[in-house]
Amino acid sequence: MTERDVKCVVSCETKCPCMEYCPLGSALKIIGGKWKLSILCALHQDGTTRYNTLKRKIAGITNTMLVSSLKELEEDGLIVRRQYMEMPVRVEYTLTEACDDLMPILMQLAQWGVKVHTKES
Amino acid sequence: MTERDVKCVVSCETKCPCMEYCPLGSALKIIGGKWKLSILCALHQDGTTRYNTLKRKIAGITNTMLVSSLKELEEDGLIVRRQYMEMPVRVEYTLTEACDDLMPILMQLAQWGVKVHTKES
DNA sequence: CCGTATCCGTTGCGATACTG
DNA sequence: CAGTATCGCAACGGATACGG
Repeated sequence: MTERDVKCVVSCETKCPCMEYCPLGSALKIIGGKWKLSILCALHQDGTTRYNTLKRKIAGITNTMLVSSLKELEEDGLIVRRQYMEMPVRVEYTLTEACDDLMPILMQLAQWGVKVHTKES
Repeated sequence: MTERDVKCVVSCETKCPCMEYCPLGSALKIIGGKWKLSILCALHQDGTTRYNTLKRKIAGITNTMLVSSLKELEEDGLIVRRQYMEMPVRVEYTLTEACDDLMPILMQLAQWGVKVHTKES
């Protein structure tokens, strides 16, 4: 058995996710980074939200980071961007269905986080 | 309502996790980083494992990263380190009970990762 | 066998200023 | 209003060599 034949019970049935394509790893990358959770969180709470509203709500975020995070989330299919041709321009962001499945999992993970946190302290 | 009064339905009921202590965020930090999943994955598959075995199994990892990752995982209560005073020294690592709760959640997340990945391509 | 120590490149993120 | 552009730093991770 070579190193690449390692099986991983966590996320794959055939190969270790850590060595080839890993759905778990890529899932974590998608929601990783400093601001992704904050954005998903805000959109999940308020529903469709405008750019500037989002920016005011997420304390401390810069334009650079907000834009790049939104862009990545859109590319990964977690949010949709809708632009209305008004004057001035209005842009709104909304969670997609992919997030309907994601949120319950994140809640479980959050509960696990609480549990681990209280045990170690 | 100030920025800090934001409520987050994802992980807290009182305050937004992204602005104060966030169990979800810290959970992601614990399993984040380049090698954490690989280590958890290997230990979950094989059970108690020695340092060098782990190193051979996780292709590409350096001593520096393996040691620091193991140390962090131990500090966070996800693994235990046991050292046997033999000659030469034997050190073994094992998952803790905290991982029993974590693994099923990671599997769900992995399945979500598969779903998202297939949809966007 | 099981790590440390040191150095160094890359990436992530922040700050600030500016634009269609 | 909703972004871009540019610069700079600090953290993360890799490479190599050495130590108990």
